[in-house]
Amino acid sequence: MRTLFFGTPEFAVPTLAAMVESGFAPERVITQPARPAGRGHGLRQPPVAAWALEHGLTVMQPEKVNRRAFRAELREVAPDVAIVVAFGQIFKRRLLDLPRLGCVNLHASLLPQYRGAAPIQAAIAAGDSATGVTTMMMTQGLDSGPILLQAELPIGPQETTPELSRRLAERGASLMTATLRALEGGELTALQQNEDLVSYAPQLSKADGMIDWRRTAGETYNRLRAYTPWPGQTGELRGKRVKVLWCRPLSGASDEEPGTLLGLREGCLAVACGEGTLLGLERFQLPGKKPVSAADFANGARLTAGLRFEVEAV
RNA sequence: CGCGGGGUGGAGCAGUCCGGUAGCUCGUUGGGCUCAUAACCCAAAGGUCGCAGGUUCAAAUCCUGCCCCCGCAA
Repeated sequence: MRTLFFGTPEFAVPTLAAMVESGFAPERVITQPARPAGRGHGLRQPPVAAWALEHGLTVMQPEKVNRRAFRAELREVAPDVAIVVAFGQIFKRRLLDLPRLGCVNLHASLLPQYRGAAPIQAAIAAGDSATGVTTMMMTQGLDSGPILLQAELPIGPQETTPELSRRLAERGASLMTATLRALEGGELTALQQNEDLVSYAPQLSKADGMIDWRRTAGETYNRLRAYTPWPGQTGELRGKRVKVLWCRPLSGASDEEPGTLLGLREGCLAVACGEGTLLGLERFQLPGKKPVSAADFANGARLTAGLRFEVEAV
């Protein structure tokens, strides 16, 4: 089978690697152009480009994938199927129809749940105990195509997005090779998504990183796990930003206003949250500073009785 | 030459604008208290204020150069 591979970030690399190992090495690897990244400013190749180049694959990095000239180049390859994993651009109809069998996408959720850009974060933030990966035929809608194969994966109670993402990427890679084999053998049935069960996981924004202490400790804890490392969870104390790098719900209850600091307990700075719950902040980072423990933060911050975080950081 | 923040006893910070004997919380050491628990009281040790140069009677603080750390920029 002649394949194309579209992908960009770390999440897409295992699938590309699995394709190469299992005899579906793509004729072309298409990935986003190198962008400025890192401290100084230099251009940095996306992970897929770096991996593909190291392994001698032919890489294309078009600015826009829907352009006629680019399609013409692809058509010369006469692909049977295009595999798309976290590529970062929307495919228009003409591109979708270009490969003989169409385009297959790997999505990091159990569709039709969590269509969209941030399915992994959405599952953790919602406190789900399981999620999964799905392969599907791409259509014009956002992650709305018929489902080919799915695999479920449990979410650990303390698992964060980078950890879960790694596991889903690995599981997704094997699911994709299985999908390709089945597709090759013509033994695959595409199943329409149940529209009644659809939910969306929109692109995250900075606003998602702001702590609202009226939420329960569990909710903020789930959001922190989900939004690590970006946008994280940041509170506001005396007009200054305080990023919480790690926390955990504490047992016990409190009548205090949400956001009130209740002192050090079990190595954490306890804070009153919604519905009387308690959250223990374990690790902090102030702007321009290194990460510090709760005890170190408390020492430097000159905490006083009754001090509280702004209920809603801005 | 992408933007910005920071380097002050062992830890986390204040002081820097407006130069004038280095301060806070914690830790450490010694002593006291005995249950005030974010435990308390008394005392002590511990710092070339990132490095180099400059201005000045006097520099953590002002000027110049350099090193290291951190965050943001599709």
